[in-house]
Amino acid sequence: MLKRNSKPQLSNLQDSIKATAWKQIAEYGAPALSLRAIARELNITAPAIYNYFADRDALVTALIIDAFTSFGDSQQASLDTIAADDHANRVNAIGLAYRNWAHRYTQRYLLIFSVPIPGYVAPLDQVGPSSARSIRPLFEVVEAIRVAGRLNDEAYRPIQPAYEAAFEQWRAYVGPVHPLTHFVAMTIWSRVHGFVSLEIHGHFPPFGDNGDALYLTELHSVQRQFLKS
Amino acid sequence: MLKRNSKPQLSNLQDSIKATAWKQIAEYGAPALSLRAIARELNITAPAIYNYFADRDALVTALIIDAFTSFGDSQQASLDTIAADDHANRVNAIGLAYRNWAHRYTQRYLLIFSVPIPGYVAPLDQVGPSSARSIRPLFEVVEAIRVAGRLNDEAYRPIQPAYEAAFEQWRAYVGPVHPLTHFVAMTIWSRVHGFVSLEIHGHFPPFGDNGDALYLTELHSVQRQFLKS
DNA sequence: ACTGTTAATATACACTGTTTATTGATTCAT
DNA sequence: ATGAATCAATAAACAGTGTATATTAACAGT
Repeated sequence: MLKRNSKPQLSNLQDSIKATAWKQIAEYGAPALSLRAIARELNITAPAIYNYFADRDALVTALIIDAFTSFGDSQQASLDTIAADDHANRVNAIGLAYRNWAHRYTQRYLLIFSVPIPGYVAPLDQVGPSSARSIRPLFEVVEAIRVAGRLNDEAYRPIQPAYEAAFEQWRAYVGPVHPLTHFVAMTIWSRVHGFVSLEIHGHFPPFGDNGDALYLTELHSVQRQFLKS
Repeated sequence: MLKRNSKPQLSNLQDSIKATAWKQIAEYGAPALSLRAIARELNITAPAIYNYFADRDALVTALIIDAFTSFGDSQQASLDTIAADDHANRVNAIGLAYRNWAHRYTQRYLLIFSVPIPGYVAPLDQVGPSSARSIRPLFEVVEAIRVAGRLNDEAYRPIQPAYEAAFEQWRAYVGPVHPLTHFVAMTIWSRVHGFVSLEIHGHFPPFGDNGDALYLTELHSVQRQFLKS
């Protein structure tokens, strides 16, 4: 009468493993992740983990998928309070959310956008979907601008013919996207990522409290170039 | 009469260690670097390495400094054939050199711009100088544009007062730089790095042979925004 | 020729991911 | 209700890692 569920601690343990993995990652960084250390903290033997994850890489993959989900949720949520036709502020909001999430969950950010573990390469077939989903909000912001007829195609027009083909295969992951939208979204992502990546990795000076200002300047440059009135 | 130098194989071994380290990094990636594997390949015992490097992190630091040097050399060399007043082509050349170097020496790139080794954090006091030297060519390109009176300060003017202070402490590493130059150079670096970083980490579609075109478009956007005639 | 230095070794410790065989408890079918 | 089957967890072991210690061996300088 005490325990009724058939496998109560099974999925519990799976989640507990991931939870303590996140805990240790947050504390010591992703590459220091150790199955034995996780087991120790859970009062478990290390091989027991192999009942829930094929090997350490599989655990890392699961963590990466979780990180992408967390990232995608934060991207999506940033748009909730902005009017659908307030394109400039949507770009600002989703851009700021990118940087804020990276600073708040630095280790998740590094897990996704750095090389997290010795010899690990993310299996695209598993990580692809959650990865694609996480950048979809940005694509939708840009697509809405394009549909509203306010997307500047000046920069893309000259090279569009050559790149429609290159984007084609990528759409298997991101879904059907207009090439111009694809180009602009990629450019925005690239600029936003460049700033945040250099910042997170310590290649930029520490901006302190008003670190937003410089970043917002870059977001404004994006709007000046791609958002026509 | 055979050996005259006092410590002939000392620096030889130091270089050999780094050389085989690079060899293994190029083959298996930076995080798989193993002192024992290096020793094995050199027909040496692992502890012998400790005579040349305090520990594995010290070896990694040395490799990072070498990587920065290689990177800085490539940045500098890209400008050799471009006329000093051909500012547009200088931006193009140094930007393309950035991407080409990253593709040619991917592991060196990751060593610098990713989190290479479990628990490793680059000691700024050692890495700083070579790091600063490696981006100096970009700063000089931008500074030349500013001195020629062709640097557009529109984006920076509103936030300059707030950021002169933040840049101040950074100049201990990069040397004396005009704030506007600093801002524009950082922005260019950020954009260039964002593109290449996402590309190298596999978050961008593979662009194939004409991968330059999309990247050149981004370089042209930079010129349109910051290089006034 | 002796001494001091120092590079290299051998050995050992504590850690890692992973495999194997074994235990023990739970569930299912008869 | 009892026997069979399943499966999570363990114990033990293997191969690998970085690193500390003590020891050997070769060299340089006086």
